[in-house]
Amino acid sequence: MTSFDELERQRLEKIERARANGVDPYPVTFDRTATARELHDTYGGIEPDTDAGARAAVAGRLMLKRGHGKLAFGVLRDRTADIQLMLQVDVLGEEGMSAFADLDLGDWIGAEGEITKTKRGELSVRASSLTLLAKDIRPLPEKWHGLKDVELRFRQRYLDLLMNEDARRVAVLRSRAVQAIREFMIARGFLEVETPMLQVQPGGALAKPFVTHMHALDLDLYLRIAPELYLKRLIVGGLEKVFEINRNFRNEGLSPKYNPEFTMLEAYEAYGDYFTMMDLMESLISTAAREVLGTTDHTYQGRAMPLDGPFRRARLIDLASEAIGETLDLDMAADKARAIAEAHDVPTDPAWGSTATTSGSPSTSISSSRGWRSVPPIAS
RNA sequence: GGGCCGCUAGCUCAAUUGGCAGAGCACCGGUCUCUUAAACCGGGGGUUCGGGGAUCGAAACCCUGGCGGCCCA
Repeated sequence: MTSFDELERQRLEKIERARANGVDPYPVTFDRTATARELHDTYGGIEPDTDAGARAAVAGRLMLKRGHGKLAFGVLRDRTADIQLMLQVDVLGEEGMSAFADLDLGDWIGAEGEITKTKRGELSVRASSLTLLAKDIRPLPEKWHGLKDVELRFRQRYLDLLMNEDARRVAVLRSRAVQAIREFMIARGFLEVETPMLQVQPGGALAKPFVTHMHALDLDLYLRIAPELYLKRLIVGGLEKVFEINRNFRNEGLSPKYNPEFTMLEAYEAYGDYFTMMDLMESLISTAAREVLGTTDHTYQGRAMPLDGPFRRARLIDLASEAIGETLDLDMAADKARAIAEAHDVPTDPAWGSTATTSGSPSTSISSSRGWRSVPPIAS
């Protein structure tokens, strides 16, 4: 229960002591020969209380320490997994043991030694040498309860990542999902492009934009709320099939569930219609799921949500009709629609329905409207 | 924007009716050659979110400001 200042002072003193002893507490390089995952994959099967007959140099953050005097254990965490370190005075020497005892949880260290499995069956590296790679100054969150405070987890994402397994899992899955989507689009002949984020007029969506200023032109510019208008110009320019995976900025507030800067995929394809896009999306989702998860079986909030197609295709108005058990119609009287909305606690705007706006919307359902996809030739 | 809840040691959390601010982890000192959140003995460490008020006495009650969480919109 030492105060933060005290904890920090102790660790800064350790750094000074290391330097006084000729040890660089922040060396630049370390020759790692294996990751924790590689060791588990290669040597996980050896018998307890035996050596693998091979050596390894591992590097990572020290997450746990368990000292027993002339024997000690540590848990090293790298990007791939955790691996136990075994420290024996017979192997590491008195000086090495006290150097290990002097380490703090959170320090980055390297360890080199024989790969072995303990009597209790834990694959370990029996360290012949230890190297301090980066001294940690700030104490880690509690080792068992971890970091729970949502604000701290989101504002100091590095703490979330290093303490919480699930945070690491999500970070990796997100990266792989974006990669899978990108590869899918490219494989289907789409050209990946990047279009302006600084725009004179933010368009392509309805949202409050962020404003910034360009000194060279003494001009206020907006961070884009969508790439749509520029992507369409590329279609005009003849690129035919383009997509962009990138940030958009919407100045609508902030919460752990709403990021004002978010990544979006947007794609355009000449000579296609929204059925083309439905087909594309159906294929993209199932392909990316198989690529990232290895399956299209998926459960979301306790409900099975299979990610393989074909997905049901429906108009929004038909889904709304189903939900309330009453047939809605785009041509229905505004008063009637308003009454239905209010009966279901759906807020309405007095301006809605004030002018006759219904233009010939397709009354056929989506599943039966493939017919008007064919365009008659102007000459044959 | 609305409702509810919260803010106490680096982290996770206690504190009966308003009555000496505590525990575990972490850290420091010590014992320990097979641990798995190791265990055991000892130790230091606090602007109880800020400001104001009522009270002999406030982490707690009242007012006010700030920050956050959950739900709703």
